[in-house]
Amino acid sequence: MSENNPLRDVFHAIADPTRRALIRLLAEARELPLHELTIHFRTGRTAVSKHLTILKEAGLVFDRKLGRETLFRLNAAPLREIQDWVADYSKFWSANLQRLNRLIEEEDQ
Amino acid sequence: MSENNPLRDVFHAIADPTRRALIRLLAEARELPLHELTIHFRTGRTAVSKHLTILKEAGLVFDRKLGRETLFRLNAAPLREIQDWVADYSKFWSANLQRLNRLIEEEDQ
DNA sequence: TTGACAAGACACCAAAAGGTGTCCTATAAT
DNA sequence: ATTATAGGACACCTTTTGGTGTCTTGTCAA
Repeated sequence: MSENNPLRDVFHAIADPTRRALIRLLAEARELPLHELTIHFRTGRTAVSKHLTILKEAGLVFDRKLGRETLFRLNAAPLREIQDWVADYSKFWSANLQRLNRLIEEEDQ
Repeated sequence: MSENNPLRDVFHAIADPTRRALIRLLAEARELPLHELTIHFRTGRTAVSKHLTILKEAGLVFDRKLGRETLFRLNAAPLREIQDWVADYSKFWSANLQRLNRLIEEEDQ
């Protein structure tokens, strides 16, 4: 795991519920040390740390050392990729098209 | 519409690149049989079928049998959950709000 | 200065994910 | 009637994932 890794897939990074919870916590608190993030989960420190590493590799989190703590901060920018991707499909659930789809389905049967 | 399955996590369903490619193909073609979807991948039929099962369990795909074929159709509606989720964080990358955040941060100190 | 705390680095483990090949049963085509 | 095709159902394999516990090194505090 070197620094200039090809960034991890953001879709993969947000697939895990624990990691989404971490994103939520960091969005609300701006900056938090590992031990404080860990409180919110049933899993141990090591597991939470691993999740944060994955978020870091996806560019979703920055970290810096302050004394004996490691502080984590959210960087939401990579989530734009998700938004762009899902926006391409938003036309498929617009009310009008859903009615149309239902008609097509009825015709098929 | 009669799935009594506990629905799979949509975030997990779209985490895999192959499954996203399947969604893309189905969005473009409305309805496709398994063997035709399989052409577009290097993996075998069984693997593609498994991916479609996961998409089905997430509610992202409907299927119906027609003759000896199984036709698959996209149902994009569950993607709304993704859109809603990511929308919550869009404020973090909007240019204006980033400036605002910086101001707030400066005021905090 | 001595103890308590934060967290990185490992080694390790069970389960899930993604893939394969084979067999079997419908359905279509010749 | 016979053959080819579509795909479900398995059994099986390897890698990844999410988790653990332990050891060690810094850093803060009494």
